[in-house]
Amino acid sequence: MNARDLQIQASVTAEMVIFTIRSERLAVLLRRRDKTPYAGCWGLPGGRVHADETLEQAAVRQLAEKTGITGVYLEQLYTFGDPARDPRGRVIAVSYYALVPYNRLKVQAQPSELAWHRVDALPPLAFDHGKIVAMAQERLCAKLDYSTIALQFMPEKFTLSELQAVYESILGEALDKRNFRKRVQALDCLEDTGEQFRAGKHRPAKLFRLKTPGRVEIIK
Amino acid sequence: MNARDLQIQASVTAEMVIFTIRSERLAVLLRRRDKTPYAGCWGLPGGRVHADETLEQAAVRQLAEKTGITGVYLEQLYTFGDPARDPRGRVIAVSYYALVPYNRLKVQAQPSELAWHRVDALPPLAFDHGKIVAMAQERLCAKLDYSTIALQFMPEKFTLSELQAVYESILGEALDKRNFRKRVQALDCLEDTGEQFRAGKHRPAKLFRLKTPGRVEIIK
DNA sequence: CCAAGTTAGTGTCTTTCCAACACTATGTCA
DNA sequence: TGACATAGTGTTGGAAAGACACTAACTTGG
Repeated sequence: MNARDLQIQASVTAEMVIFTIRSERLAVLLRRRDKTPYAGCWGLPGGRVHADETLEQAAVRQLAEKTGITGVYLEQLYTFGDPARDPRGRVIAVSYYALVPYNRLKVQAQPSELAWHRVDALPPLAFDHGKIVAMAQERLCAKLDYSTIALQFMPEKFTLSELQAVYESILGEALDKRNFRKRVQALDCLEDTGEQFRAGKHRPAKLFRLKTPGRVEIIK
Repeated sequence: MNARDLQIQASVTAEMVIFTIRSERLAVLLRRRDKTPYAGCWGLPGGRVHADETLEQAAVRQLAEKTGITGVYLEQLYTFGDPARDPRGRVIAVSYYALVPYNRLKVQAQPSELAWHRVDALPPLAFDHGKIVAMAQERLCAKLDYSTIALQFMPEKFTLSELQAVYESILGEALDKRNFRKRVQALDCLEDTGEQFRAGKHRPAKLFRLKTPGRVEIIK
């Protein structure tokens, strides 16, 4: 056996961990598999990388094809390449995670093989996808502390209470309202739209928007 | 053209960014290429992933084969897969970075195609290796702030002044001696060996060692 | 043997950042 | 118009971080 025999020609896939906030919970989009292996099991949306595209382009394409969503935050997470992770052969999974604003959930209207699942109550997942989701959640939590990544979950206009609810959903703990607002103001990322949001029988809230919508800043 | 034609069977390589501290400077190990493309050019050590090994095993093997170094800190960095990054075909580069204590530089005795280069004075590198090194350096700098990763550069026994010099090398700025020592003590990662280190005509310094040598803690 | 030179090692004070905490404002609805 | 619900706002105390200068211990040379 010469060295050549040991080298691999592998399939390369982009696997997408697509997060959003639904009903005040962090949720991830899963697809029910119709083919073996793991037929009937839930797994991450994803698919093979094409010959003429970059890894990031493949990720963007997967996101668009599977969900119709474009223009959202996307970041490479990690690459999984255990020889035994797919029984069909050597498959290198380059994982990405995406953050989808919670008013853009057109996905619900899609075929029923796609569904949102709360990350704190996931079914068993195909392949090593459980590990991938866990790592994505860890990364997301860590980034809350030192970046403005959470703003990528927000729709175009939103209230500060809504934003606080998003932070609380991801962190899984309640935050002090005044301290939260102080910190957010200090970021200098939001601007008052001048509009108000009326919900229920109480004082309406100011609506804010991002000064630079796509931008994620590193803070502290 | 059907979908099959668009799918790739790619080569997968592990590319190693191997850092150390030499002469108070952050340095990276490069290999001079003898084959086309980029013959004669400096590039990262690395090579193809074998069929029966995980990505991490491939990285560990590359490190051992190229440098003889084992048992050092190693972490996956990022995966580069631009279709044009290698003129010979589609090559997916899974990059890792490693931290080598600065007394373990047996590498110098190795064939001359391997050499340490200061990261602040790199030659032009083959492929996209310049981008890979830049990203590794960025990651390393970031981790200095919120982990004990810098301790992985230290030999078994070392003085606090040596440790401070390592931090200063990586950050590229001088630190206050008293504040530095205060912070290090607070980490509670070091223990006094009871031994002293005599260098030059001045007061000898205490030698410390890591309480848990391999461990990298997340702090703050 | 002692004076000069060199690095090791140590504490305080000030400033800044973070956490705890409660009330008023503005709307709806009965 | 009073009850109710969420929006919005400042102050204070404690902890952590940053600025800052001197003494300790050893070597070497006169």
